[in-house]
Amino acid sequence: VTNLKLEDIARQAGVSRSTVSRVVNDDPHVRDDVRERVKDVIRRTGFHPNAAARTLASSRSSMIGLVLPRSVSSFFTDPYFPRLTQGIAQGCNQNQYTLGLFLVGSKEDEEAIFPRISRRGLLDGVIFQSGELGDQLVDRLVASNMPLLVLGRPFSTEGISYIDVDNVGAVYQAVTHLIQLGYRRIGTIAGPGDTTVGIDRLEGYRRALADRGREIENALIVETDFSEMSGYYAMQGLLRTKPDAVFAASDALAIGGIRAVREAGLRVPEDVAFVGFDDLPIATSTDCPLTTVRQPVAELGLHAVETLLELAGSESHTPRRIMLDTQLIIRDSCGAKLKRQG
Amino acid sequence: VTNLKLEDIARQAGVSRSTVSRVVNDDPHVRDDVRERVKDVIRRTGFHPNAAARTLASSRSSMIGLVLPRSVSSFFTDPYFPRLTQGIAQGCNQNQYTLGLFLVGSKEDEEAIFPRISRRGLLDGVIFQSGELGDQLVDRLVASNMPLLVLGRPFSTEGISYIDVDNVGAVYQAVTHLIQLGYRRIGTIAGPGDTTVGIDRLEGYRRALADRGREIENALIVETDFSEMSGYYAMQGLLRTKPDAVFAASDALAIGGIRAVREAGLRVPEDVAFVGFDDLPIATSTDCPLTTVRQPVAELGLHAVETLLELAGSESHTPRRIMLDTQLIIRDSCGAKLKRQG
DNA sequence: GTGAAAGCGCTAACAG
DNA sequence: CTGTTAGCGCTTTCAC
Repeated sequence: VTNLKLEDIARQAGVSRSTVSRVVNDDPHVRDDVRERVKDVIRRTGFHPNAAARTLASSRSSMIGLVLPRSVSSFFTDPYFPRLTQGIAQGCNQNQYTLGLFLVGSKEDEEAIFPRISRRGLLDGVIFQSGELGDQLVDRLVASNMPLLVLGRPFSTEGISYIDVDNVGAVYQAVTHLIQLGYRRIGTIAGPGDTTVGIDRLEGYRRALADRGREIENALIVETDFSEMSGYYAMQGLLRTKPDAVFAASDALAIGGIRAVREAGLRVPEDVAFVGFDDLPIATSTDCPLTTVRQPVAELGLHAVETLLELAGSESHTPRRIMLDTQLIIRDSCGAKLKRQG
Repeated sequence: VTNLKLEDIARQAGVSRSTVSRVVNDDPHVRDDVRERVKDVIRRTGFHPNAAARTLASSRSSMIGLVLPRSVSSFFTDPYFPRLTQGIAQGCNQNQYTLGLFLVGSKEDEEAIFPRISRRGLLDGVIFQSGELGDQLVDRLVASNMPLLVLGRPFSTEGISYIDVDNVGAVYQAVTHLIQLGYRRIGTIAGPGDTTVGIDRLEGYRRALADRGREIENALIVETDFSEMSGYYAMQGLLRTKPDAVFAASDALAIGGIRAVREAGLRVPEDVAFVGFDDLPIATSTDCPLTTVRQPVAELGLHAVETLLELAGSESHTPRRIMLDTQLIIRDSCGAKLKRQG
C-alpha cells in the first residue's frame, strides 16, 4: 500500500523507532498502554515492516528453501512431491516462515540456482530432496555451510542431517506379511539401484526373506524406475519366473505389474499377489484394492521444517538423523482376506 | 561459506566498492581488464552478494510469490498444480528469479500469510491461483497494490490482470466433436458452479449445443466437484436420463463416470461415449484411452511469470488478459475411431 | 570509467 | 521501560 516505515509509526504514536520495533517483534519490555497505542497506529495504517531491511539488520530472513534436484524429474507425476510440499508449507506457516521453492530442471538451472541458494541474506536454511547417486548439489550445499536437512537418506551421510522413512523396515514388514500368508515364490519389482530409496527397499526385501531362511533368487528381482509403464514391462519379465507374490517398490509399479499379470490371463491376488508402496489415492479405487505401505509424507515435511529450524537456531553442528515409521495397509491385492475366508 | 562483502572484493582487486558492484550487476561501464580482474577475485573467493542488502538498496527482491488459496485443497491430488508449479519455477529460473510458495491451508494460514506476502521488500509480484467465489484474498492483494497476476479467470475482473486457458472454447470444440459424431443425448458432468472454471466449461457445453440448434436439457447436466468419486456418483444419476455421450469437466470425473457406466452393465464408448478435460497421464493408460482436452499447463505457468515480470517492470497499470489455446486429443472413449471403422 | 558519499529501513547494543 | 546510536551490505547518484 503506502510506504510507511517504523519512523512514521513512531512519530504518529509519539514514541521512538525502537519502541515500535519492539512492539512489532513482541518484545515484552514495553509498557502495555504504549504497546496498545502503537498497535493501534499499526492497525490503522496497515503498516508492515520491510522484510529486506529486517533481514539485513538481523541477519535472519525467516525463509527456508526447498530444493528438488533435477533427478527428481517426476515432480509432476509422483504425488509424493505435492504431499511433501504441503507438509513443508504447513511447517513454514506454523513457524512464520516463508518457503522458497527451487526446482532444478537442468544442469544449467543448477548453475543458476546454486548461487541464489547459497547467497547469504536469502535463506536461513535448506531442505534438500535426496536424489540419485552423483548429485553434487548436496556436496556444494554442505560446503556452503548453510544449515541443511536432507530428505531421504543421502549416499554420503557423513556430517549430514537427514530425515527419512524407514524404508528397510517397511519393506521388511510387507514382505514378511507375504511370507506369512504362505507365498513361496516372492518376487520384487525394485526401484532404481542408483537411489537410496531403491536400495533400501530392496534391502528390506532381502532381509525379510533371509530372516525366514528363504533363498534370494536373483531371477525374482527386477530393477527399474518407479513408473507404471516400467512396472508393466518389469512384470512381463518377472512372469517367466512364475512368482506367486510380488512386492513392488511403488504403487505405480504395482499397478503396472498387475496390468501385466492380467494381460497374461492370470488373476490378482489368486495367481499373483501384490504389495505396493506409497498408498496413492488410486490404490483404493482400483478394482483390486492395493495392499501397500503408507508413508507419512506430510509429516515428513513438517518434521523436516522443525528439524531444520532447530539446526539453524543452534550452534551445535551435530548431525540429526530422524526416521519415521510407516504403516502396512492391508487390502485385497495381497490375498490376505481371501485366505482368511477360504 | 565466508562472510565476504563487496568491500573485501574491492580491496583484493584494488578497486572501489562501486566498481565491484558494477561488475556484479553486469554494468557495461567498466573497463574490460578491470572487469576481469574483479571477476577473478570473485571466482576465487566464491563471493555472492548479500540478497537482503541488495534488495534493501535497490528495492527489488528478484523474487515472486505463488499463492495457492485454501479452496484449492486439491493441491496434492490434482496433477494440475505440480505441472503449473513446474512451469512457474522454470519461468523463474529463466529470469533469475526466486519463487516463494504460499500454500494457504486454512483461514488462519491466510491471516498469517497475507502480511508476509504484502510486506514490502519480500516480493516483486504475486501469481495468484483463482479459486472459488468469495475468496477475499484477491481483493486484499489488489488493495495491497502489489503487482498481481491471477491464474484463471477471477470472478471480478475489473482492473485485474489474468491468464487463463480458453475453457469455453475448449469445451465448445469437445462437445461439437461429440455432436458431429452423431450423438443425440449429450450430457455433462460439470464442475463446481462456484468456480469460474466450472462455469466456463459448462458455458462451452451450452454454446456448442445451442449453436447446433439442440435444446439444453437440464436433466442432462449434473454439477459436482472435480474428483473421481464425484464423477462416479454424478454419472449414476445421469444414467437415469439415458445419455449416449457425456462431456466430463475433468479427466478424474470422466474416469469416475466410466466406472459407473460399466457397473451399470454398459460399454464405453458403444453405449455411452466420453470426453474428458486435462489429459492426465492415466488418460492414455486406461483400458479405454480417454478422448480429452489437453491444456498447456506448464506454458500457462511460464507465461504467467513473464507477464507478471512485465507488469512489475512497467508503470502502466493497464490490466493484461491472456488466453491460451487448448487441444482436443482424440482417443477411444469418444467413439470416433469406432464409428470410422464401423 | 571510477570513486566518494549518501542512504535503503530495520535491529540491537547501550545508556539512561 | 524507552530513546539514542551505530551499523547490516549493497545500490546509486554525483563528481571527477
